[in-house]
Amino acid sequence: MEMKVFQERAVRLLAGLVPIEPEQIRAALETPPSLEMGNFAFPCFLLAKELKWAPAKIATDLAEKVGKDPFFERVDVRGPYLNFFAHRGKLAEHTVGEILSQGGDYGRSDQGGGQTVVLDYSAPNIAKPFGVGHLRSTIIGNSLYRIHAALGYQCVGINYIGDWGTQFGKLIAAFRRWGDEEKLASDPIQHLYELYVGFHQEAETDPELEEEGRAWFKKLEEGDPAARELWRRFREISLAEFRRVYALLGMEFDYWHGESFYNDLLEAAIAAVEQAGLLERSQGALVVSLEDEGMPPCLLRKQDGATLYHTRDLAAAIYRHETWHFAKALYVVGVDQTLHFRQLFAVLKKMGLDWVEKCQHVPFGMIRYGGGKMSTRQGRLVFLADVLEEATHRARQIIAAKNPDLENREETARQVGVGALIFGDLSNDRIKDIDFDWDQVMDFSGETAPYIQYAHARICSILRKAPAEGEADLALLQDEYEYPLVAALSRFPEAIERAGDTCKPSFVARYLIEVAKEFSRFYHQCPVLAAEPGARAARLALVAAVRQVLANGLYLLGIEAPQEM
RNA sequence: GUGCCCGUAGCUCAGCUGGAUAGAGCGUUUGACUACGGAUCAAAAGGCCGCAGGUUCGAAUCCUGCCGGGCACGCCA
Repeated sequence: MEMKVFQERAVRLLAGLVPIEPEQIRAALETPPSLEMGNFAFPCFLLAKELKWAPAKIATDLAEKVGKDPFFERVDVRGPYLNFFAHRGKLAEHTVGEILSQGGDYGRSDQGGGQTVVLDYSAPNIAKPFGVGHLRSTIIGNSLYRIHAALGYQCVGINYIGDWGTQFGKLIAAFRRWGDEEKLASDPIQHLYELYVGFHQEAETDPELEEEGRAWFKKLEEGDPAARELWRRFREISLAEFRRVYALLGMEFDYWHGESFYNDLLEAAIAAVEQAGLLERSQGALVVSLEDEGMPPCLLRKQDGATLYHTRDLAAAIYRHETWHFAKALYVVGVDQTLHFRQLFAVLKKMGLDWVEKCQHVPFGMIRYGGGKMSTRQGRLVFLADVLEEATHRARQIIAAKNPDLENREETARQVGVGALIFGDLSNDRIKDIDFDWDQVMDFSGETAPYIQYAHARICSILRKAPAEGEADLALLQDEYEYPLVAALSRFPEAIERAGDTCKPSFVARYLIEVAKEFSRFYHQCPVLAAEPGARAARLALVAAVRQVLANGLYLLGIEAPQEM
């Protein structure tokens, strides 16, 4: 919170001079478009009405009254703004000193106070291949997990695997018709994929097939041994593949509670809805009417008695609350399911469960491909495993060309390739749709993870050549390349806080680009190892601090920071 | 049809919850050190912020209406 120290100082200085509360002053402080206009500014428009003075005049007046303060080099007036310039030497000492002493903890806070956040993310569907669509939920959720943990929350990460539902009835029906044991053994994922696509193709001309699928799911729910056995096998096969993909991504979960995990809780959940007097029979199905909320009803039991997605989500929400008493429950799920969650939360609210206020859908845009939505059924999708392999391959090629003697080449290629992929997703607002584009995924220059990783690796290279120095005078870090870098480093905690408050990792991603960019400018202009002794020691400390922030930040995104690449 | 989301440089996107001259990257053009990694750096060109109203001292940002695109809308998840 380095910059905050200076902001608090400014709030205190202003508090006695203006007719508004310190809280309002704090909220009014803003960051100018350029560092040349100060580290932060107080706009005087707010006071114009009350004081009946022109904003610019108020600013001039305040500047005089504030006078000199050891925390600030100066306080300038620029039009209606009062611009605060932190004392450069002090800021450098505080910021760099704190980063180096806190290390991996720099940026952390105790905002969460140990409260629990439950995150539901990834949730690949076992009946389908792991496509790049699920990648979004996985990497956004993973990053939000780490960001909340850094903010002092106790996090619970749940992979709500799609391992139950009518789709399994369909898969079973398809396997019984066209299944091939040999193929299932040799290339299981491909075979399941073919069965899934084949089923939906056939179903278009053969309506009985849908009926057959539903019937098999009903049997599955009733515990039919044959159905259960096939389901178990399909599930095992898919989970093995998922585990392989997660290992490549470097991601883990606290719980693998798939939809089937909540099977035993479904009846109790439906009973609770009934007890609340909400359950109605409609066209043979059991529903909760949400007409008063302007939404279609929430279906909890089909005509044939089988349960639905909503039923399982309802049971899961109740279970999670009873188990963890969360302060927040985040559902990192695509924007196409917005209505689903609005309905789910509305039902929970009608049941009088006021903790529903702590539940939040964290939506993200769709990935489209070839001019349309990615669709498993139509066979228009990109396999995640292929994308991971291609990105790694690209990194491998670049390494071969630029750094052929590198040890750990394969591991580094994976870190860089996967990092590029993750960053490409996290660097933009999650709500935006993404057009999947191979060229874009394979671009490792400009605002990308490799750009940040490269800055990190260069610093590591410098530090390897310079054994630990003694005390450095950090206050020396004031020139036109050093200082903007220091100022950028001081804003790391704010970036994390904003990312957490909005559930948008993109704020951390954007921030890291800024730091890496400032570093690259500095690196190009300022010698470190060849600098004269005083500057050398200070710059070594500075780049070590930059390295730390880049590493901490990349970690929050789920991206690794190799020492060489 | 109804509801929600998106629309900013040729392309992909930022824009700090209403503030200062609208910023990056890619692509294009031109340049860069016998220092520490050229996956880099510097510079140029490129804009009725979809359109029209409104609120405000002040709007890319908030409100309304259009236009364009996306998503969703009872027995899938």
